[in-house]
Amino acid sequence: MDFNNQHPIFMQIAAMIMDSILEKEVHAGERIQSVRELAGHVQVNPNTVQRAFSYLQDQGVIFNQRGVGYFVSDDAFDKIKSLKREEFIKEFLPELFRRMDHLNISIDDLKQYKA
Amino acid sequence: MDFNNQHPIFMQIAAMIMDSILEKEVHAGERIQSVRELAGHVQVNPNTVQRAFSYLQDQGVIFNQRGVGYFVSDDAFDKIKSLKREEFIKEFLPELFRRMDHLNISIDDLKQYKA
Amino acid sequence: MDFNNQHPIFMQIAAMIMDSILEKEVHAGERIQSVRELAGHVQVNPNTVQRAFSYLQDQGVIFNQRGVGYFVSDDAFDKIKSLKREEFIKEFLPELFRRMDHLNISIDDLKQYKA
Amino acid sequence: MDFNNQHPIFMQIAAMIMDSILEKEVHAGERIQSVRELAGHVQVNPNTVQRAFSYLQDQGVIFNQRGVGYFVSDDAFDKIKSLKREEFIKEFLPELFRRMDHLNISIDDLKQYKA
DNA sequence: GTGGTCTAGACCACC
DNA sequence: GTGGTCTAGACCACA
Repeated sequence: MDFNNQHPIFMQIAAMIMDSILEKEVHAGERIQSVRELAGHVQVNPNTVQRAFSYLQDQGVIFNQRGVGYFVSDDAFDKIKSLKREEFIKEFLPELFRRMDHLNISIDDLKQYKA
Repeated sequence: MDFNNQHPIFMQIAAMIMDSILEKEVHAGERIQSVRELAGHVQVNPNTVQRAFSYLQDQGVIFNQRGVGYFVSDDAFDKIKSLKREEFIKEFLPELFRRMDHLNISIDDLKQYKA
Repeated sequence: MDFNNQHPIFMQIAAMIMDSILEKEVHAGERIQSVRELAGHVQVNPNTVQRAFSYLQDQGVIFNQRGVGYFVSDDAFDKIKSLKREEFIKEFLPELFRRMDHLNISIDDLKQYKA
Repeated sequence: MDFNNQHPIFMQIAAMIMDSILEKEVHAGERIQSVRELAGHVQVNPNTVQRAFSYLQDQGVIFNQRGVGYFVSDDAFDKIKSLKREEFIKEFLPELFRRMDHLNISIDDLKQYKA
């Protein structure tokens, strides 16, 4: 976790979980780590992990079975993709184009910075 | 000012001043509005403007003449440009490329979103 | 705290913290008192302590872990030493030599004043 | 004048005048520049020069003849010397030794910094 | 008039 | 609980 980051830690954790689903490390229907396990793993307050899970549940990426744990939704993969796509286009791109205008950078200019 | 914004108001004010310098509305060596004047204009507390000015002074964009006011630095223009460029390249671009990789979007694909 | 001092209170607090690091009362990586705790101890407004912490964070002496508190940087000790050394050599010494010249005092003459 | 200096401008002006007396550019009994002349000279608000003159008058370095101007006191030279000496020993030296202790610098070490 | 500092008290996101 | 920001209002040195 990056504690000196503009992104809240709980969102960093949510992103981490979504990435592990995209990378097929966990599959639809599988149980994910418990709040406490994950909290111990990433050295974070359990409340923070809980908040990440709640967020993912709200987004329909995971679901909760009381007393058992959290599981990956069947359509988690597509949900995540469309979530990321929407956020990228609606929130990230406008900011990108705004900044590029200010700095007189064209889209083709970006290629030189691409690692 | 956008009071319901993730960016703090004092940073919005700082950005506003930097923009007015980039737009050549105020030039190097010129005095800018006093803390109290600007606070009245943008309807915020003088302390908030003060904080924006202190930030800009730390960045070398403006300087203070005691009892007189704040003035635009001689190299303010370049300072601002390099400040913005650095932030863009070091903080914004890595995030951009990370997201594009996840979404399988190429740099050329961006052109279709450009207004 | 000395409230009738030419140095602002928030700088006195910053100096106090740096001294406690130099004196090894707190070590690298350790958490320091919270804003509110310290404010209570030294009988000042929390905002004033906050300002001291922000200054020290800008200088890289301490860092923040969100929702948890402030911690001493790994290289705080060296940072403080070099901060003080630089200030001494660049701002204090020239003034010293200027005054000594005016008063016809040599460096060796200083020894007689040393307690 | 150095407007970005910890020393107040009126004290810088007072020091300037005292220096010109020490350098024998003006002699005891001679009239010095008027407030307005000097203010124009150093590009400063006349109030600021006035304040420097008042300070010097308080210290007995100059005296005022109403409607005519300010004149250098007969014992200005000695007054200035002892003023500077006293300030140096009572205010400057303790600070010097305090800082040198913190930085583990000895009096002999100073010689290497002497231009 | 100017900026610089401080207090008191509030609200917020986050852990 | 933590720090971060903001307001309101005050006092100060300085120009």
